[in-house]
Amino acid sequence: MTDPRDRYNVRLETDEDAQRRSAGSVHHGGSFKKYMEGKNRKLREQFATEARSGADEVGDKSSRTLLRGISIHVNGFTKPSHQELRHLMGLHGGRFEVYYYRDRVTHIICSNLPAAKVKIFERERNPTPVVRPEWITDSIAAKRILPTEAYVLWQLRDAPGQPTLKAFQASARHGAHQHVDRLDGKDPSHRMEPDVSEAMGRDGSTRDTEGPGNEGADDAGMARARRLAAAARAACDVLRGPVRCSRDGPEFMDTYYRSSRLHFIGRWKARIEALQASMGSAAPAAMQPSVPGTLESVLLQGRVKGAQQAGPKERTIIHLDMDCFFAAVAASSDPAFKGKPLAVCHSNSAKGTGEVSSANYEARAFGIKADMFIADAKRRCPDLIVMPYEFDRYETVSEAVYRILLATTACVQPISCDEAWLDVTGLGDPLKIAADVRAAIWQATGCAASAGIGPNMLLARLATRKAKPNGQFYIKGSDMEPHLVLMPVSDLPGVGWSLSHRLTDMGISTVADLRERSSAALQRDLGAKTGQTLWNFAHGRDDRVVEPPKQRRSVGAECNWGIRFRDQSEAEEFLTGLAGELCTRLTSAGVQGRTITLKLKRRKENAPEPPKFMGHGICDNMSRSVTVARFTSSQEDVANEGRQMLRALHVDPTQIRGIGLNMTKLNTDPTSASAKPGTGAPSRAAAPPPTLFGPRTMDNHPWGRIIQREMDGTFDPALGKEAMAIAEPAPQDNSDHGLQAEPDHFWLEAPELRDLAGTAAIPSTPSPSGRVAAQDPGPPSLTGEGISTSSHGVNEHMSLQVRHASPRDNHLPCAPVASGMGPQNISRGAAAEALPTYVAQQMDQAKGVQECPPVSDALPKGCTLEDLPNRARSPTLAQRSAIPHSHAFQGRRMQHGPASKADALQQPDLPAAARVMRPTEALPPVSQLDASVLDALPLAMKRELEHAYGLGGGNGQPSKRRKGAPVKAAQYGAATKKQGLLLQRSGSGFFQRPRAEHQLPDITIQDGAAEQPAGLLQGSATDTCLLAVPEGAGDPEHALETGLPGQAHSLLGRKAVACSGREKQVEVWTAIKGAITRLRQQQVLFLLRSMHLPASWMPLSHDNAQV
DNA sequence: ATCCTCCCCTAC
DNA sequence: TAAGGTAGGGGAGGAT
Ligand SMILES: Nc1ccn([C@H]2C[C@H](O)[C@@H](COP(=O)(O)OP(=O)(O)OP(=O)(O)O)O2)c(=O)n1
Ligand SMILES: [Mg+2]
Ligand SMILES: [Mg+2]
Repeated sequence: MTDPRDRYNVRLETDEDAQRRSAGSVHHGGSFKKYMEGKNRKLREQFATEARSGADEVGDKSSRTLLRGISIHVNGFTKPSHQELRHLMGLHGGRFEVYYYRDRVTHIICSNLPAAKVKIFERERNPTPVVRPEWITDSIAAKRILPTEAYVLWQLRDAPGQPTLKAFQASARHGAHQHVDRLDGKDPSHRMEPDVSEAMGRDGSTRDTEGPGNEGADDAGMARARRLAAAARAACDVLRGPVRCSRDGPEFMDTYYRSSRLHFIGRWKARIEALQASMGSAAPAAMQPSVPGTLESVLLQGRVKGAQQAGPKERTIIHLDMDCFFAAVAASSDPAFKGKPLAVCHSNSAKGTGEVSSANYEARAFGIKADMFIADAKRRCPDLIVMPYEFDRYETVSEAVYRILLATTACVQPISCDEAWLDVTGLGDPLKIAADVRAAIWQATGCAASAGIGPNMLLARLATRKAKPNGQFYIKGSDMEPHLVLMPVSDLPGVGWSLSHRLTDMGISTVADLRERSSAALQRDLGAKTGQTLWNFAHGRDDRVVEPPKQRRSVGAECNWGIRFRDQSEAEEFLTGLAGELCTRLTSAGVQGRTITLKLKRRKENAPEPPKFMGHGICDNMSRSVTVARFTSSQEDVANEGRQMLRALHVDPTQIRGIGLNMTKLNTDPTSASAKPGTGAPSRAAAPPPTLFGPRTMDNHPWGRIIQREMDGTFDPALGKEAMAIAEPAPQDNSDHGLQAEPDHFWLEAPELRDLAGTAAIPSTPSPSGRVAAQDPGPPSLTGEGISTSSHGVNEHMSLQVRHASPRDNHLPCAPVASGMGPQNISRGAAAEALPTYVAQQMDQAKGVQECPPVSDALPKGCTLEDLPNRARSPTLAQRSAIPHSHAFQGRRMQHGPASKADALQQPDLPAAARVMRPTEALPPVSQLDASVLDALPLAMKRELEHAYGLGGGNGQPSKRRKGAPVKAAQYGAATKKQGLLLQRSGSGFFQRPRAEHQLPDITIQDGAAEQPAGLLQGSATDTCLLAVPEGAGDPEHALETGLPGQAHSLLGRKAVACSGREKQVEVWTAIKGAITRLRQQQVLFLLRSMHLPASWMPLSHDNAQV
């Protein structure tokens, strides 16, 4: 206990997960138990049959009874495999139990046991011996049952109750490497890493390359590797039950979490961080530093303070990350895997939609990446070896890695199971430290680690990318420039899909581009923090410090796979189970909390069945939270609150595709106790109606109504124009009158409507249960739809809330609940005069299509409005009956902003293409616009279009800006986050980071178009493609749609370019693999042209070099 | 100003 | 078949 490192002897796994994975420990409900009994009986019968038929192989009769009385359960990945061991047991009269039952199993066979499981076995009063599989094979070879002592798993050698062996001392020093011996059958000392110090380049980089492998083409090697992989997968299959989705019963959740890789890595982080945090705070002063100090003392006295107070002391940071971690662990189990493309995935099917978790570098050469469907992976590399997950071994390796890191310095900040920061300032040559650490890791685990070194965390992180695979790289502060400048922004940490596209839209694609902007400009456009961080990173600066993780501030559990409910009761049942799961986690973390958040995924209306098996598909996300009066970690509390929120949302249970519970305001945070609910944004009850997915039709296109009205002749473009003209002066002071740019809705003061509005103050009062609940605002005072009750008290007058379809909810007939944004007032102003008529029309229309029942009808029996959580109450009438907005009306809005300044702010750094938008140009009729084309446009252009038509998600216009106050461009930036009517960047919209459901199949590039079946596209992903339609294939445009079944909506544009005879060539643009926003200049140009937009909107033709 | 809620985004 | 979790950062905007 004197060495602080001992405190890192942590259990890297939660008890829950260890138990989950330890089959015998899992508690099962009645129905599952029955199933298990039946299944066990079947397995035993099958086993007996196999044993009988295999008996011929064993000539010696005594051999056939050699293992009589011995009953093994095999845990985890072993060599020989489960199946082989099972076979051997059958041949020699032993028993093989697929599931672990203490009273039936005499020996647990295991090659490797993670710490948490060790703990479980240690806790058993009369533990079942845990021995390595060699005990079986050696016993058979010796034709007698050998003593188990020499085969006890090294982790358990000192455990009470396990067989002990004096002679074990001799091998004890090998103990730590024993599992490594097994990994490749070699003495670990033979596993020499190339001498990194000699391989170092001028810049300190090294790249350890394997000798030219003779594998790959090696058929025998490949055959063996495939066999091993098959055996490993089969070992897992044996344990698989028929439980696959929420309908299959309560055991689904356990099965799911036990198998989920993301759950594994997510929980690993929480666990190690919690342990570290507790160590950090509980460290007695007596813990004296070894080298260079306890983590706490280093952090408290040294670097943390130093970094903040003592000025810019030169630091040396190492970022270390295992190479293709899961894949490397898999490959380390046998030398046959070396040099062969390998991936870790549940599925091995050529059509499978299982996701690749990790692919080794050989596989990456084929373009295989994490998150890819296995079908994609196998198509790219038919010879891919697929290995199953081995979570226990990841634990073990991870633990070994962390031990090595902590032997180097206590100043280790965990990032994940395969990755950590080290502050090695003042510890000597960092290159040598990194090399030593990597060599030690290799030696101990048989897995390669790469290391990046730098003067701060950023540069160390970036260096790791250069170091991989199996190398190290030092980026010194003095020579960071060349590495940094040419880097795409997306390589910067924190810049993911969304931000990188926003940046691209701003004309920023490299770090060099980023450097051309001032910090202020970036902050203005991206938000204060994001902008500053990005600027810092672009200049190689990063003042983050290596430190132990802070206390966890939330604990959650969610499940977005396999969720299919038949009815509300099933949903609530599952939610209760989830509450149990959450509370187990809370309890094991020793915390309670006050705020419970329910998260739901609801299938988007029209969303197709997801391509991913049991996946959630394209969804609307929503969440509601309650803050309760006291801290809790009880399942009952959580389940109750969760259920009420679920009911308040009155979501069709059959449409639920994901569900989660989260606890915040934990009692570990002193501020939680005093936190009051009821302040802050008003909460909402009912969920917005589903938004639409799929090709736009007149009915479901956000502009459909307008288009329809145009056709009906009820849309008066002049109104829009006139409104614009009126608004042209763009008064700076629009906080009080005039039209507000407002994301979700407008308030209109209209005297003739004023009387219609009601109001209700809604005081928060504690409910008997201690929950802070809200009173029912009371029955609506009006039958008129679209009249909101409101507690909005800014203005003395009543207001009519006029809403346009929320960007997030761009359906037409029943406009949504406002999404987090309260009402704004607009009033007076010239436009108001023109409005009532129009508004009235809209109201009529709204009445006509009103479909939402009163919320009280939707409440379950016995559930009163008072029961609704978190001031969540009956949606206001307005919420249920929002009035569709007038686009003409809004046409003014966008023109209304600060005339030039805001324009500049709105379009601060956009490419010229996006900037050009002249209000004087006539807009083409909306009906001429092709929604699918619009959807394909770069964000900036889309934004412009939305502005031009007065649509969109509140882009660019601060709603409550005081006269003269600077417009915070972050608010403009935020526009990109809110879904415009066309702009569905986020919220599971099309412009979300494309996942499987957004992707098109690869298009084969082939010559000989005429021979291709109809609908086969030719060309590269983002180029125009030629579609050759053979005779009899019908209309090519139709063929395009049908040629890509279910994917037609991904077609961005198309145009017939040639017709000859029966053959028609069509240019098409397709969205493939996330290339949507990476359209080439020419394509964008063409898209714009095809939309019949004003010429000035297409400056790209004048400046093709721009993008 | 600061807190609160409801998101979205990112990383592993 | 297949197991698309988890936690924190951060922004917008309303309430206080
Ligand atoms: N989308 C992801 C990302 C990661 N992981 C798991 C598998 C990885 O092996 C492990 C570590 O993640 P890394 O990002 O470090 O990826 P790898 O270690 O596999 O590869 P690299 O060599 O790039 O670090 O986490 C996963 O299951 N799914
Ligand atoms: Mg890694
Ligand atoms: Mg990693």
